[in-house]
Amino acid sequence: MELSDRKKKILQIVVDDYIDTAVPVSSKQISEKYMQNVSSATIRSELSALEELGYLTQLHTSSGRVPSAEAYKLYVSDLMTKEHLSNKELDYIKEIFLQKADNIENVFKNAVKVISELTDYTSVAVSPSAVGDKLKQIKFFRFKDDKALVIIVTELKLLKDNYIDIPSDMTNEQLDEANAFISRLFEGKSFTEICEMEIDFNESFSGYKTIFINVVDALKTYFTAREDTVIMEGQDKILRHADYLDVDRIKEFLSVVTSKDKLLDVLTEDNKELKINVKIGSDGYEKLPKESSLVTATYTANGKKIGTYGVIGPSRMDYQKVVAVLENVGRILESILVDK
Amino acid sequence: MELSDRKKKILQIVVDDYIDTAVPVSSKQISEKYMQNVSSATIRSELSALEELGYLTQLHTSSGRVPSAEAYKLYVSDLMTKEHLSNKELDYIKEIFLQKADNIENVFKNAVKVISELTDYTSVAVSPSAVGDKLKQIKFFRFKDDKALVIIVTELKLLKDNYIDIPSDMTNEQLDEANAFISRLFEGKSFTEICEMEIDFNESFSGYKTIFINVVDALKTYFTAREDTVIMEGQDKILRHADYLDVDRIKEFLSVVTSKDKLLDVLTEDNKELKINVKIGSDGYEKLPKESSLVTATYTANGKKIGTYGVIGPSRMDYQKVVAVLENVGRILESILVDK
DNA sequence: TGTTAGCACTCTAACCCTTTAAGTGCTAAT
DNA sequence: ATTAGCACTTAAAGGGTTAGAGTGCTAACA
Repeated sequence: MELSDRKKKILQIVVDDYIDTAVPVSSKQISEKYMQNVSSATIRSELSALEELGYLTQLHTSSGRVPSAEAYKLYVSDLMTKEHLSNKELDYIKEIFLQKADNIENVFKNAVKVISELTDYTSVAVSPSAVGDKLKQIKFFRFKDDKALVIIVTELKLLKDNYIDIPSDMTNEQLDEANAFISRLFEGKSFTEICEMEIDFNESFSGYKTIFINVVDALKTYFTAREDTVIMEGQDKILRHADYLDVDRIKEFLSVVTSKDKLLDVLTEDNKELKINVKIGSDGYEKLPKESSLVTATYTANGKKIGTYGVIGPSRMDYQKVVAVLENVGRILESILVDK
Repeated sequence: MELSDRKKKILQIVVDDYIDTAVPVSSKQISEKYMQNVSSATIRSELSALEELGYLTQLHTSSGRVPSAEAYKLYVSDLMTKEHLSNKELDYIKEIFLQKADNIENVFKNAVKVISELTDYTSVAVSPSAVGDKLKQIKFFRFKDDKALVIIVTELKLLKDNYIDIPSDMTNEQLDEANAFISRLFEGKSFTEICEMEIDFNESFSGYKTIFINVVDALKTYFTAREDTVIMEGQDKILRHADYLDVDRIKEFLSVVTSKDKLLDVLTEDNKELKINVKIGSDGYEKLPKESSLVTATYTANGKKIGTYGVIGPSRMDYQKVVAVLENVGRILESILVDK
């Protein structure tokens, strides 16, 4: 059911005011501060209707109205006015992103830092499992008699190095040959494809079998590492916000935020391909802390999901600022990651 | 001034009981639970004396006694009985340390994990600035036409890799020559020595000047990186303890724990070469959160400080368990780091 | 001289009661 | 459809009382 314009306006006012003041919004407030041409009684009946529709709640019978999870979602997708960042903020973003970022992980580290600083909320990012990512280049460097460094570069410009054991009687030429052999086999393939490959080690290549297994092992640890894929900054920022006044709420929040698994769980959930996605922890949705929101954006390239990044904080969050920051960071990410 | 045996015993009882129950300890408690042969009145006068000496405080006139920072320090160094870990705990330690640990940083990561799990407190470790550490091996690998990978190995087995730009018209032979040249110059030297070196680029080596500068740059970022040298686990563990019931205390705690700089500040302070060091945040010592303790051990090799590791938590901490865990981990670290 | 029983004193925490102020829902008039 | 008016609800703040725990002090005792 579509809301009347006036209902929309009133809902927007309630959300705006509540985000700003953290105080439940009363009919009197609205009529005096924002809608002088209408009496508080009228507002009252509208509020009552909005409550009926599930957009507003009351803490107790004689308190003002507070937005529901539904209201916040509608607010972000429909109601709120878009904010523009100041030049100072834009400059700050550029400055941070100028810092060295060899690989995608560092790029996301910068993103997370910027987002957390500018929004004052905890910021998280996740590079999705690289399983579908394709191998672009693989190179061995002999390091000791029996150790070689394997450098892996993938299509998504992810990069990882790993040490493998090699037979110490192998000559450098043989190592190069093995490198060439494995490159031919693996390059352009995804990890799952590589795992499924049936290699026929004919006589001339049989010496590479050990090395081959070691390389596949290295790839395995790399591709399946869920670890280290969550990047975060500003866990303590949560405490700056009046919404987390009691210890249990902080406890709940930190237990989610400090657990990589729980975070990955929420962050990698289907994102409906929306540009900006809002999830709200409430009685219906238990994965997030209660009364907490996760606002994320997803970065895709060639139709592939590359990463998700965003902020987690109180539901009563400055969505205008958050969305503005995420959009700007998204634009910068685009320019960086496409160039490379 | 030396305490009488009975005072020591009473002080130990107070600390033990308070750590266990979190309730201020009364004279009646002591005489009934621990010293049936003495009346509460006698205990009362002893407590009074211990308070006079600065070991005990009262929250208000009609409350029992609570240990002071001084009392905790004395408790750890003198009073407490040593605890032994269970076989299960010892096995757990061994299990974790079997995990792959290429470099000292990963070893410390394992240490921190074990400590946090077994003690249930936040655990931190810091690898001290590598400035005095000496270069053992340096090796270049050409990666692209104009990029080389530089692998640095130091005496303390620290290891780092870094990409540097090289002239694209350089042949592989020239790169190897440059590698040999720079190795001869740098190996066995500390970073400060390297920085002070005046290199005479005579004709035959003049082509290596750019590469030389790039390598020194790489070393610089490596050696001076204060970043990433703090390792931590279990920030949220603090919330499991009854001592952090109000939001301001949590705020204070997290603001220290989430700030690398603040942590480094306390962790790298002079440690008096004690095996186990206890620092307590109280009115006199502001670097730590109030009523919080930092218990650390230092690992040294060849007389050099290699790393500090320990736990941070409430002053009312289970020191027996913490010290036992730290000592055991210390022993394991020894065996691992010496072997390598 | 050290120890103990007895007792007055202090302080907190819990409980209850009252008052105040804010905000709502409903009704009847416009 | 809107509004003024009013009864009703509720949280929050303040005040007063009581119960209980623990101390410090004193005087008696071994």
